[in-house]
Amino acid sequence: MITTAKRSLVKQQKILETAAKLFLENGYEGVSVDEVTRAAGGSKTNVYTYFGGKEGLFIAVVEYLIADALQPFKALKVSDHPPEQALKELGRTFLDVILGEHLLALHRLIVAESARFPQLGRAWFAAGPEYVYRSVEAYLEAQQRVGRLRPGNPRRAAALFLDMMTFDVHHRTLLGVTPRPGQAELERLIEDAVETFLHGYMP
Amino acid sequence: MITTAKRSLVKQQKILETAAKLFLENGYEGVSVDEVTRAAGGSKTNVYTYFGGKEGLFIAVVEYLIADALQPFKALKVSDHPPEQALKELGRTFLDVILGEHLLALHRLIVAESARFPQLGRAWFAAGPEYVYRSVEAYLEAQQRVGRLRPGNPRRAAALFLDMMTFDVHHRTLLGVTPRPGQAELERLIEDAVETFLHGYMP
DNA sequence: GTCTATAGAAGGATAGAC
DNA sequence: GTCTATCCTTCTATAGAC
Repeated sequence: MITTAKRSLVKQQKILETAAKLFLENGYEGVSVDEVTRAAGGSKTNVYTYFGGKEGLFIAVVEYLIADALQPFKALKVSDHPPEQALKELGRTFLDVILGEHLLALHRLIVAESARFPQLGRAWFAAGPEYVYRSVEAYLEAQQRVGRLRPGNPRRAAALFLDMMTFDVHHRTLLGVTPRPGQAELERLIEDAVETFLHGYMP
Repeated sequence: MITTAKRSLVKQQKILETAAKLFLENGYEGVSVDEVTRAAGGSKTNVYTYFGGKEGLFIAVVEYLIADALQPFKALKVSDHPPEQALKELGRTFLDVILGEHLLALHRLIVAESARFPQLGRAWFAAGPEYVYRSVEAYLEAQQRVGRLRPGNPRRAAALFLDMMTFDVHHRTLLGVTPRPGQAELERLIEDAVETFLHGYMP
């Protein structure tokens, strides 16, 4: 037997996932509530009772996408290996995640709507970049304590390292200037970043 | 005497500037042709005869904004000073430009619409980041030739330097996560980036 | 009998195109 | 300035679960 409560939850989830796909493809203004209900089944009334309207639906969708899309970061463990190896491992995982089509589309959506919905920009930053910065910071600090890296502000060092590895390639791919680079090119980029960083931070 | 051709040019310019302001504030879908003509004066027909429609107007507006907004970069001369001084000077100018409210809004607009209008992403990248990378690359290469920096791919080095100085603060400010940092904080950031970079690239 | 989901139409406003 | 299309939202009415 299917209870009402259960059906309602399933329906909410269905709406959320359908709307997510549409918003990622067409942006906030590019999607109508009619489209969402047509694709998800059910009635428009659902959107209004569950989410309060289109804006509420959009916020729920993006928060859901953020939580979901950033799972790989949470799973990302910076190993105890020595700096060169650990940073390269980290670089591979990190670039692979943020250059994924799904995350690029989400990033585009959030940047586009961050003026209209400031809370989304903050939620994204806290769950994504900030979280990763902190993981790397913790690793660098530990390495500093053991004397394998020279002392200095570890938060800043983490940001410098990740940023120099990331910005150019992310920016290009996000804007469709060049296609996503192959593994070989990414590897060269990672090596250059690690080398430059370690030259600056070795004791 | 005011010729017809002249009046038409003036009107086109007026529409362009009015639409620019509105698009920057509200995004592509957030602006109606009615609004533009109401603010610019004249009739909606102008938009269709001069620009072919809303999409044509938008493309013309963004291309105009790109050409205009990037004047500071063209004027940006990397001096012949030794690396530490030259890079710091460059850092100050560069951060000051890209953290300006006008450029942040343009960047938001382009990222938002780069999926719908791919040519805008490419035009922006070529006129902006690519141009700056190349200026810094030329400077670094010259310094390498004189032996003040160690040899290596100067394009990659330029990107690493600019990116590590830029990404975090630009990202935060773009999304409204934190307000634009004051001069003192920027100065610390620049110093850290220059120091880290030079540790890696000094001979 | 009461509550909730569904289906779809109606209202009121605004869009882009010509 | 007109025209047609579409948008978000609300409302009515029916069916099913508790």
